[in-house]
Amino acid sequence: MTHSEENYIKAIFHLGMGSEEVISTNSVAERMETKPSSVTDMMKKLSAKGLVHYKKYQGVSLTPLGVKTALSIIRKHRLWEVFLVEKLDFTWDEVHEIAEQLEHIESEKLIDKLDELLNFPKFDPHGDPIPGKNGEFIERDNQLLSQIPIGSSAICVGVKDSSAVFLRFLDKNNIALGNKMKIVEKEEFDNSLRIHIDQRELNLSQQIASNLYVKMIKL
Amino acid sequence: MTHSEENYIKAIFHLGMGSEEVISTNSVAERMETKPSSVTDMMKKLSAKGLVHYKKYQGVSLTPLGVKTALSIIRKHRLWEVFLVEKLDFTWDEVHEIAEQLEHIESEKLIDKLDELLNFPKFDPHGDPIPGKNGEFIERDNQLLSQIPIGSSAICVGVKDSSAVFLRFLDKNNIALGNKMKIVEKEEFDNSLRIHIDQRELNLSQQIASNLYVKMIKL
DNA sequence: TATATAATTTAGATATAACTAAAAATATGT
DNA sequence: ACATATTTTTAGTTATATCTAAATTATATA
Repeated sequence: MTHSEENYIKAIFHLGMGSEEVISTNSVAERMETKPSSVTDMMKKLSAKGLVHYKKYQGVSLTPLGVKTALSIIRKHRLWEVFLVEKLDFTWDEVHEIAEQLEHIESEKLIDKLDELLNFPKFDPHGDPIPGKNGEFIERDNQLLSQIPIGSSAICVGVKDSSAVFLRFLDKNNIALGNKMKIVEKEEFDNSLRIHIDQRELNLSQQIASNLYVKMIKL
Repeated sequence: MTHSEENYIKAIFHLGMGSEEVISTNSVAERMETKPSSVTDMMKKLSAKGLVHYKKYQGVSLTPLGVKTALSIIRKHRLWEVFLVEKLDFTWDEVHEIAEQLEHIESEKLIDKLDELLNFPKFDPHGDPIPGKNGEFIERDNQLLSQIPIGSSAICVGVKDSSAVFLRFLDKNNIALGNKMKIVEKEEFDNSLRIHIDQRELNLSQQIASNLYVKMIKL
């Protein structure tokens, strides 16, 4: 498989949220930052290889083989991210671009050994689950901070937006995965939240709150 | 730079033994396992980029920029090899192919951090010197076992042929880098050597002996 | 030195992965 | 239901990196 083919498979997987959902040509083009005509060409090729179901004008979906392929690429991407952070002291906002390159390295043994070196991590530095060797993976509690009732406590488990800008915003405000927080108040006017975190009070806009995954806890 | 361009630069560097020596189109083609016509095309491109000096029918040589580029790729290749052996328990005959892929990953920071993780190694698992960040590197004593006088002792410091077959032969015979050996006798008939290594006596053909780099030692 | 041989380059072709512009199919609104 | 808008595909083009076959240049030999 070429790098380009792998990137398309990954895009379709993410757009379909991991299922075998049907995806439009345009949405793939948008995500890949290419033109729809390029997507059409690639879909024909991937279809010939048995990785996607493709019917002219009807959109694409991954075949079971396509899903398996996507999971293998995502496994590699996320393990490399853990490696970069845990072993090479990269910060979570620096790892994506490098992992985009490393995920295409071909060697099953390399990935299994890396997994072992890292102690078989279940989540990457952004809290995203790492698929196992056979495609199995733990679903994260996908509750957003913005959906949690006022007064409750929660622990930060992931980010929905993993862009460097957002991650650096979180760093600046000392919000990291594993942090506990309590929702003190919700502002009616703009849906912003007042939260209590590490003995501080913090105001988070609705936009921030709807990009942070949390897990509710009882005190 | 594309992977292909990088591979050509590396080939020219190795054929010229690291200097700015002039290399023929055919020898590059042979090493790259491509046709001479493909080499000609690539030489034009590399020349346009200032990486090689190229005159039609006259052969190619690396420019100083080309040498710098080659050293950077070789640095990456060899550091990744050390990583695979030291951190992931690969054997020295397994690392080349994977390092061929990893050497094309683009990130200066990644390589510097890797260097640090590995404790700034000076040699790769085959005994080849690792160029530093600025291209400087320690020349290895390039004496072959076959060139050492009878009766002298030497320590094994590298391999000239680093093919998996040769490396596995060495493993089978418990010959590793760092091993001390004494040349007991040279057979006139076929130039094979009788050596003493770890309380054993071993016979090595001329072919083997001329692919092992050693450093003479006084006892 | 002329000629044969070997090395190298050119010209033209193929495959991948993109693109643009135009055509075709599908979806939408009144 | 029809016209319009949107989406998607097709056809034809470009750039990279390869190839084969033919032409050209260099070299080696008689």
